[in-house]
Amino acid sequence: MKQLKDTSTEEKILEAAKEVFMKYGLYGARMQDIADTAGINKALLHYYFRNKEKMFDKVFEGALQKYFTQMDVFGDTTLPIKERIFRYIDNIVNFLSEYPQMTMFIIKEISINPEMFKEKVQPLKKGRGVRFIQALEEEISTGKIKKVDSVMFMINLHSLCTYPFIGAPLFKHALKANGKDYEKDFSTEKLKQSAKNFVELTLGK
Amino acid sequence: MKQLKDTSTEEKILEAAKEVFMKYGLYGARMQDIADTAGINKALLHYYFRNKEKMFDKVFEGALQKYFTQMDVFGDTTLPIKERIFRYIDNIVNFLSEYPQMTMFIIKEISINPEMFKEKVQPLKKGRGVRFIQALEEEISTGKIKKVDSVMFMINLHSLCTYPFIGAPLFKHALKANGKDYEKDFSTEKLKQSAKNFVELTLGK
DNA sequence: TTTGCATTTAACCAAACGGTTAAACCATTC
DNA sequence: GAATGGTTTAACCGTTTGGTTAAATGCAAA
Repeated sequence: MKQLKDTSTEEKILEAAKEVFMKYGLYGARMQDIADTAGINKALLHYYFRNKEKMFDKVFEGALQKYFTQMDVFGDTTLPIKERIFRYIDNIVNFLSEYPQMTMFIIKEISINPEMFKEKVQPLKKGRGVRFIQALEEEISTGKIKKVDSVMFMINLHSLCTYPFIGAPLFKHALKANGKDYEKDFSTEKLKQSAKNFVELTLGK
Repeated sequence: MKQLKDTSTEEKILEAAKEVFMKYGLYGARMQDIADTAGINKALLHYYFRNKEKMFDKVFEGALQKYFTQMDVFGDTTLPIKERIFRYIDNIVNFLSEYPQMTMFIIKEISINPEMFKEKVQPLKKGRGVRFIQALEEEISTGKIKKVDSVMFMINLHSLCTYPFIGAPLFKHALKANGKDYEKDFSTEKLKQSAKNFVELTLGK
């Protein structure tokens, strides 16, 4: 019962901290706001996580871990390259639709404090995009797919899969002004199909 | 000499305010930080812009105006649709590469305070994307281009043009881990070509 | 030179901020 | 039921925050 209550409070705080830090960033977030969101006394924040910076680190490291773990799954080497990319698309679109704010959170914070990247990402990152680009260039050299700019292809594919979630607030209003509805006219399945179509058309043969 | 000095100070403040607000957002920005960046006394901020909120409003409204003015240029109706889209791509990629932080700034702040959108965007926005999607659907109905999902096409094209700048901090590190170099292997011209190629392949015929 | 007025500054203020503490609480153990 | 020890709280502290003020500065007209 003891341990259960402990982790419960600690996780309530962590959940609230995620929410507030993701919305306002390290400098914009207020400890009182986190406490209110968690529905607990402010002093408990310091009881479980000494101070604001340490609490932020926990949240940010958790986000990095989750993000780079998911975004680096470029599985089964025995599959044909297109099938690998298709599964990669399914995987990251599912992930990004579940955590639409995470990408911006990470980008914002590392652009404010670039040293964090070296400290926290380099260790856990054996190389995002490495397997993707390498695999692509190998397939190009064997002539199985069209000669494409591997860097631009990787950037374009990530753009297609990522920005629809980041830019949702803009798209929602732009579409409404157009008699369209983001919730109705956009879907993750349509997006997956678009992205796969892009791959097919670009790598084609 | 009087008027010249006035506007000079006021613009120094506005420039500094843009920089700091874009980096930290409304809540994360510090008035002292803005004053230091502008190289002037903190009290001058209140002399020229009564308080933080009013100063932020000026900066944010300026950003909105610039953004939606540029992103809504979908010019010459007499040109063929593909040529119109190509020019649109040139236009927004040039703009986004010049102000790479602006998109995120706008998205972040309107997702924190959605009412601002209605207050500040609706008035100056006769309908972003309206002309784009409408023109597209007209061309589809006449059979001049392939039958595509106009909403998804618009989202995908904006993703291709926008995210490479937003995600630059991520791409830089991902590419470095890969023996590539963002500054060398990515360029706005390559991006324009990619986007136009996407249009060609998607709308084809 | 002096007057008048916009601009700039240092000093200051109350409120909000992150953080601490001592006491209260509460479930478990003896 | 008394003692133990982890958990929670209200009250508090020093600093930073946005904002104000009165005095100083500088410049142009009289």
